[in-house]
Amino acid sequence: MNVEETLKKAGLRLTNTRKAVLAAFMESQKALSHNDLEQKLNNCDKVTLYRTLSTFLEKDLIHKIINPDGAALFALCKHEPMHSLKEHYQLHNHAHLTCKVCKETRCINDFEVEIPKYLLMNMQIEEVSILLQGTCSNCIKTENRV
Amino acid sequence: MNVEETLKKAGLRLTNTRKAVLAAFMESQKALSHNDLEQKLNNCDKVTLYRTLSTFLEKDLIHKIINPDGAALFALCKHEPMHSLKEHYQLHNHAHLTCKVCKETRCINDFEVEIPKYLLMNMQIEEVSILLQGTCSNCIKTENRV
DNA sequence: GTTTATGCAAATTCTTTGCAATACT
DNA sequence: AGTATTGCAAAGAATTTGCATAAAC
Repeated sequence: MNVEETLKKAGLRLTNTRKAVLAAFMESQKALSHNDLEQKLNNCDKVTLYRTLSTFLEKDLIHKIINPDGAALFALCKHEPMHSLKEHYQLHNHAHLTCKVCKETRCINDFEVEIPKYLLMNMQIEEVSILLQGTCSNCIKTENRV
Repeated sequence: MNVEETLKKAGLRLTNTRKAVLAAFMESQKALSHNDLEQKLNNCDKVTLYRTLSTFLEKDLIHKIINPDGAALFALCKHEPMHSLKEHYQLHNHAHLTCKVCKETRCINDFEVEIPKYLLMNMQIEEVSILLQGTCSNCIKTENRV
């Protein structure tokens, strides 16, 4: 699905900023910060960008990832069905990896977390967010080459 | 170990603010924000509090938890030994639960995350942070009672 | 033509820095 | 006495709000 179709489907007007921001996400393999976007789309107003991001969050076009340092990153939603904990005792959610070498954060799909049974008996868990830190496959290859 | 012993062991001078902040953490079951602390210790300077927290982080007395909304929380370190991924293919780390009802965040010790083997072959994972959101045991009990 | 989004200025909030006065050992 | 910490003021960064202009439908 392309940029314009996606915006229409979300019930949003097709403005230049929205088209540019959505395109940036579609082209990017990594999660983008407000700052990353500001640089990609030069001449874009900071405030408009804040508002665009919050609109996209509302419409569920993107999701927000909070880095271990507290910075906000954004990436496209893949709309994988979210399995209910009660049914599976296992949460099928996606995690993110922040690479300490290249500093990029990417979504890792299909990461399953098993919740210990005794926890489930005590509390009701609705969401799990997992943030991995380490070295991504690209950087491991590059380091070996040097 | 009490407040004064802990501070001395960390090589820190015993000042009023440090004693009060450390005591607040020792008395609290939940993770505290900068704001929570400011209210607990009234008449405490904001800046001193920032510096105290960052000193405690350096000395590994407390750890920092980033909430799903990006806010920073702090809690005492329990100093559990951290198992290496390479040895176990399983990361023994502690997670945090933020309760949507009472808004409190607590440490959950002994939460094990199993990392899928194919991920371990591609990337080197050094740290895992897990944030659960849901309803804590206290609030489940309270809701049933009403 | 009506509604919605943008862009600028300004306000707010969060955090850091500099430095003289104070407290700790 | 000598060094580290505090408290204030002020700077800097990140985010939000208000409102008139401009763009989308």
